[in-house]
Amino acid sequence: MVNVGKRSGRPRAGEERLSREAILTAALQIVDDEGIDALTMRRLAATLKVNPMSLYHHLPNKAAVLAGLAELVFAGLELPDPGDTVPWDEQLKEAARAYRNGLRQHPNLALQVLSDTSAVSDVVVVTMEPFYRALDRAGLKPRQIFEAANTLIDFIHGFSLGEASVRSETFELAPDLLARVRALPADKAPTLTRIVGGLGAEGLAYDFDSGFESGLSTLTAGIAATARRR
Amino acid sequence: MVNVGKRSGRPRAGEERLSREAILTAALQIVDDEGIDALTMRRLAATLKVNPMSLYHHLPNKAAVLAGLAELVFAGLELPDPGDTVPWDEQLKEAARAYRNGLRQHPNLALQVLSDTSAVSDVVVVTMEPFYRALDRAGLKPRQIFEAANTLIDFIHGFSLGEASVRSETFELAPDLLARVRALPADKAPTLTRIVGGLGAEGLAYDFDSGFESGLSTLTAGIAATARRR
DNA sequence: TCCTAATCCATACGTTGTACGATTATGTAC
DNA sequence: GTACATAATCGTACAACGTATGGATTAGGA
Repeated sequence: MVNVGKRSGRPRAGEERLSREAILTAALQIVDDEGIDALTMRRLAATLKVNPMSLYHHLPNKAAVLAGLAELVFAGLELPDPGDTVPWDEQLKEAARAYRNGLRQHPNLALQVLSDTSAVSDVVVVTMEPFYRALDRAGLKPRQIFEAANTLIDFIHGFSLGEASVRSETFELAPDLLARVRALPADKAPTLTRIVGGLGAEGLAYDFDSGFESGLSTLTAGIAATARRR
Repeated sequence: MVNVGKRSGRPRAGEERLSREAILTAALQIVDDEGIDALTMRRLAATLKVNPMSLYHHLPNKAAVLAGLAELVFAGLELPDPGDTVPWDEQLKEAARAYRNGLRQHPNLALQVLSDTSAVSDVVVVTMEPFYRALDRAGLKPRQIFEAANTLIDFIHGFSLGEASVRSETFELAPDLLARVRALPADKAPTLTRIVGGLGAEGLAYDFDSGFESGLSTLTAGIAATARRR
């Protein structure tokens, strides 16, 4: 077919409209703005003003696009190391907070990031350095450092998953939980009923931030106990 | 069109080929055997020897099928309560182990289960009873019980997510991690390099079971510290 | 007996990922 | 310069997907 208006074929040098980076950046924009389901190859091509098939010269398929996005999120992580002037447990918490915050930047991608093992790259590995440094200062043995780091990261992943699955700042599940528990037959879960029921509405002013901090405190306390026991 | 051979129309009572349960059971089979991507409405209908559209009389759409599957997994959870004869921390660990094991029964569904908040039902709530009971025995205040339970469950979720993302029993990422860390420029992550490099091949004989136990110990130690401090 | 509603089926539509081939420019070898 | 392999883009096309619509059949309640 004859080429009318639009240019076709290979573009002149420096006029390439596409690149892996440009594609991934556009994809990230779409996902952040409209959710993961809005990301289709056609939609992506449209925002880049390009034919859908052109994308496949830079990325083999859609899975590669998603993996690339996960990689982008990790690359965007910045774990500021407060250095050895603060106690090790504060250093550890600071790294954990930064890691969580990085994951929160793109909530629509959380599921993808946390489950795509193919996104494990050098970036991810380097991300763990601050955790190891803090745990080393705590006086743990190498094996213990390895395990403690894994435990802490698993907690952050689980927490972030929950956080990403719920939309608002405050814990929507809590009121829901409260109502549900109160509706239960009393003998089905007596302790749960007593504890949660006794919390009251005010006690459930639970937000993600304080929940995360609580988890961090429990974990660092447990790690400190390990260090003491060595 | 004339009805040849096959029965059509409303079946006699008790002869229905379909039901919500039958559909979900078949769907679970497919997902367990061939993965979540193999589950399509057409495929599901085929295994039930039924027209695809018939499914929609029992479930409104595919999302409902997936949510139903998540529900099934939770319903299959059995958290045996060892009772108050064992120490509270062992009771807590036992509940956690059972919860993890339940999630492991259907690894292909892990992502769905852990991210589908709509699957939160009475079953899930009741599941938490053993956790609350153990934490209550530890002597925590209601609010502390609530937070400790959330932390523990977040850890299990994060752990299970990692476990489900990797296929084998042993931690495939570990050798991979080792190789990656060793290939790093020494100054990029000095502590990580020293610790992980110093672990050696034998030190990385890390399997999921011991990783999980290590996390449980750290968490119960941290919770015990909280209990002591109240 | 008639009516209603339940169950199932056939057809069809819009959307998706992407295979295939054509078109045009670039960079290299002669 | 000229020929040629390679790279980037576009146009067309296809199979598979979820599901909307509507009709056929028949059990069960009035």
